[in-house]
Amino acid sequence: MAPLHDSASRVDRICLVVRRAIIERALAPGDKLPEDALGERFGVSRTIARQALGQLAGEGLVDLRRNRIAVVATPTFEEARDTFDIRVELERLVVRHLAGRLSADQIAELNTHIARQETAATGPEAASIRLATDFHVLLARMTGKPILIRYVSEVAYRSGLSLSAYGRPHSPECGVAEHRSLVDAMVEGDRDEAIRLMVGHLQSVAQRAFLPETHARTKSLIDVLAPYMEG
Amino acid sequence: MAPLHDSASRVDRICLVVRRAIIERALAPGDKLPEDALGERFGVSRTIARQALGQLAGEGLVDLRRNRIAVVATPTFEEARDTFDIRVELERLVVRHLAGRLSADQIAELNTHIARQETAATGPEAASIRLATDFHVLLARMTGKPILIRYVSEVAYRSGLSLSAYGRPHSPECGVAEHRSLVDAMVEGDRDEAIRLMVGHLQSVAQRAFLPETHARTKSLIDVLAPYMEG
DNA sequence: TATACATTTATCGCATACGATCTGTGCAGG
DNA sequence: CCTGCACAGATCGTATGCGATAAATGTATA
Repeated sequence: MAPLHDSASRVDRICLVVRRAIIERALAPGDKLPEDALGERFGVSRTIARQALGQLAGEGLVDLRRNRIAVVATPTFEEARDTFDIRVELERLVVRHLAGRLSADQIAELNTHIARQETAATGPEAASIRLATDFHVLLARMTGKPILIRYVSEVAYRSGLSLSAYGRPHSPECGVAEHRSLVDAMVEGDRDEAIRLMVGHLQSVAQRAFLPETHARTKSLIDVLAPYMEG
Repeated sequence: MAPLHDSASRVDRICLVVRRAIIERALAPGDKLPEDALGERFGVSRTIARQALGQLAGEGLVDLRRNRIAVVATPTFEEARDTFDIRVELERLVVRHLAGRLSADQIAELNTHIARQETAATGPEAASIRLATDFHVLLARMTGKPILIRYVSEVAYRSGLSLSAYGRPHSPECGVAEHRSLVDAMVEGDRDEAIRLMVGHLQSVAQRAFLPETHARTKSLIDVLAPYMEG
């Protein structure tokens, strides 16, 4: 009787929550994720927490080192750049497949999402960031291609983590306007233009985040504290 | 003192072996992988075997269904096609990055690999298939980009699985000749030509495998046995 | 003979327990 | 006062056990 395990096992629930916490920047790179604490927090044993951490590590969101507490991954600057390179190619595939083939329902769903994004733009930062990421995942889902969905989601989350490490405070990054014009182009069936917009969109996100030398969290604690040590 | 766990934990060792068995077609799609059996085979407990299966499932090589024995994944025909589409884009990135930048050591390593492949072409099928896949993984590794390496490896193994499901018996698929001319173009620094060769190579592999309607292993046991039941 | 049902057996899901390893703190020595 | 070692606490790695679930087998009935 007791649904001891909701169909989508508890492992997935933990992964979901942690992933979301990471892209919303509630968890920052380097933050610790002890198995005991996680398990207790979710009312499960270490076994389950451990599995979740393993899965997240597979997605590159968590670093697992032997006999050490798991931590939120800290992508290197190069990894962040590479992730975006891959992301561009994958999302190009998404747009190539969707342009001119969106059903009425899908168009409606996209518009709804964008509307929510606009609303959230004035609200708390977390929701805004999450919706921006979800837009890309939503697009991927619409291809109906499981493998593409998985990879796009993964690089999207990884990108969020990279932005958390190196990006600026999130000026409505992933501008809603760019999302809207992208959808418009896809609805029009202008495939080349849609691809161009998507690539441009992603590159501008990456550039806004990476070009200015905000190698912020790469610095060691000493470097961070240096400015305060002159008093 | 006893190195109870070789640095690369036993989980990884199991994954390695199973992956290899899959691309070498010693394990076919649908083959069962019970936790007990795996664990006993490797001298570890179910816990470890279970973790390995989880990881392999994450890579798409294994299907995991609740309370059911894990099985080698059976990609659908569409998934197989999609995998190749993604693979083309990823390996295009690899070539784009490597063309004209290969070190002498790397060139030597590639030539050595190709030589081994030529030798193996006359030997058992398994070794030939494995080396063909490893060539692509080797290229990816040379980029030094961890994320690219991971994704290329994954789609390469997945492709191997797809070929196992839908491909023909493996006429030196992934022709060694194509590998060699690809390396030549990269050494020459002719980036566009190298990319063209890689894309062509992958597409020809996919075509040789998928175009002819050899939906072989999709048939049920009954269908497979039908031809023998007329005696 | 074929179908539906009950029983058995194999296998998984998860928690727990014990041993191993690391991290940090206090104490002794330089 | 600083450095190095030793001990204690925290955390992880793995095996094992018990309950739950599904597949496999056998049996009764139409």
